[in-house]
Amino acid sequence: MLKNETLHLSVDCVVFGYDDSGLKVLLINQKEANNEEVGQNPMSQLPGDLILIDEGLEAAAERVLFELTQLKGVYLKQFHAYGDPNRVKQLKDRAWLRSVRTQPEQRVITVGYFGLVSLQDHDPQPASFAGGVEWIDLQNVGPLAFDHNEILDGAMDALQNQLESHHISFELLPKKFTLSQLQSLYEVVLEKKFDKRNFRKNVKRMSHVVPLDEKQQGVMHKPAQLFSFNPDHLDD
Amino acid sequence: MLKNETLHLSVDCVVFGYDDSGLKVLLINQKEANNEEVGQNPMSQLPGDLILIDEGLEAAAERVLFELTQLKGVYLKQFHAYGDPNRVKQLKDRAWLRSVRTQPEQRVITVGYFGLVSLQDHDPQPASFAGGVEWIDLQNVGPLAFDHNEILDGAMDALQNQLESHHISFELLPKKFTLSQLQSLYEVVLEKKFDKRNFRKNVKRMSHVVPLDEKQQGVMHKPAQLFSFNPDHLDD
DNA sequence: ACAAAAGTGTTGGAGATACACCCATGA
DNA sequence: TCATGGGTGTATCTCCAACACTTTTGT
Repeated sequence: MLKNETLHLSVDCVVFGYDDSGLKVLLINQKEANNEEVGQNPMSQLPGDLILIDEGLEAAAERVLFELTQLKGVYLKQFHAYGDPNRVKQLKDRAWLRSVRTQPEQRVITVGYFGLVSLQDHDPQPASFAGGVEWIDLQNVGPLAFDHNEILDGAMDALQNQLESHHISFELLPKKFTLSQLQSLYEVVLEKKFDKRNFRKNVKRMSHVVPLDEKQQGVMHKPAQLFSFNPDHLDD
Repeated sequence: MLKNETLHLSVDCVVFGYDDSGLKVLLINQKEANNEEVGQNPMSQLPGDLILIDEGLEAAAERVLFELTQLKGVYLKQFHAYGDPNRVKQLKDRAWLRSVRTQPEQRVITVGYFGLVSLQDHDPQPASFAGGVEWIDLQNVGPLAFDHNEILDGAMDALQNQLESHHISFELLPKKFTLSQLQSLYEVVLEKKFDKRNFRKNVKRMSHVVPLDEKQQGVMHKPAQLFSFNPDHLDD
């Protein structure tokens, strides 16, 4: 087995998208191998790539995400670095690496970022120019390339840990949202149910969730009050 | 300014040590530059070094910590990666880098680990063979090399966030400890005071803190009941 | 006897939990 | 008028905060 004297660094983005149908993650298909030897069934992976020599980590995450998915202005946060020496040396990943990397045997350490977007405010089918880019329901995520399942799990943990404390739920919701949408988001992310009345009591205490002079329209039931996030008063 | 086409990866360890006199951090002095050009006043830095080409990140942290400080078996946990392209390019750090690195202009990304040790169970003056290795009171930490002050702050945040939820306080205490020691630790790390009776009520609910059939000896006051950490029952 | 830290209960208030019915809209 | 999700209040309980005195040891 060939061994090289340098190592490479990449970033991988675990972008969570949310809408009323649930929590999804943005995956790309390894189609780019127009080579003789593609893996038997084309695998999916997280959007990620090597960082440039003069580029900050967060800047790299933003650039890579944009290049691969056309997404821009996404909330991104670093959560963990993955450096197992064999993380890109599994058999299943060889073919694709050879087709896309100049030094496919190189060790790669990756820094994981998780991202949050509202699927109602962003294009739910991000420009699929670079090969299939898809929002996959979290439950339907199959085996991914490299250690990307592990990275996805790490991102999910980070999201769960920070959802309540870091005022990030609003990154996953449209600018105007109902309290039921907010509650569903909490239930989906934290994987537990909340009582409607108690949940609303808590929200009322958050001064950064402000009611608008506006209601839902075109729904087959009592229209809900709309709210939005006001980043100005974050007293609590 | 010279630019090179590869980048390097290092690990830096923020090892917190605790005893009854407070919380300390392990720093090493940049003496190794037996060169003509040492920085005016020799700077301190966190123990850290480049990782080897075939080495996992955690393994690297363990190795580097041992090589630089002789500490072994320390609880270590990754908390953040630092990758600003200029983080090792400040003027203050040039001389030392030139004296110790073959490619001093190389960009270095570092992965931060925090470590926890009890100063009563470990040698409080770790073998200072590699140049000054010192436990410095957290309040007395001055300007460090590179971005190590920022890394230290990040480690402190991580420690504060995980102290209560991750059962790690015991890494900072001797195997047998009193409830007053445990309380002081919480107060020092979280930077707030606790009520003695309420604190003890909470500890009684933690089934993994078990009383021993043993008391303090040789103290000038009522000897305290000793406790230890039982990792077996972690029901809560 | 004194100094020094260990040890121990109760009360009041705040926040969490549990729970069921009426309302506004579109079809 | 019916189906659908929106919206609301109260009682209980658990958890947290505040608070002061007695005990054991060494000197």
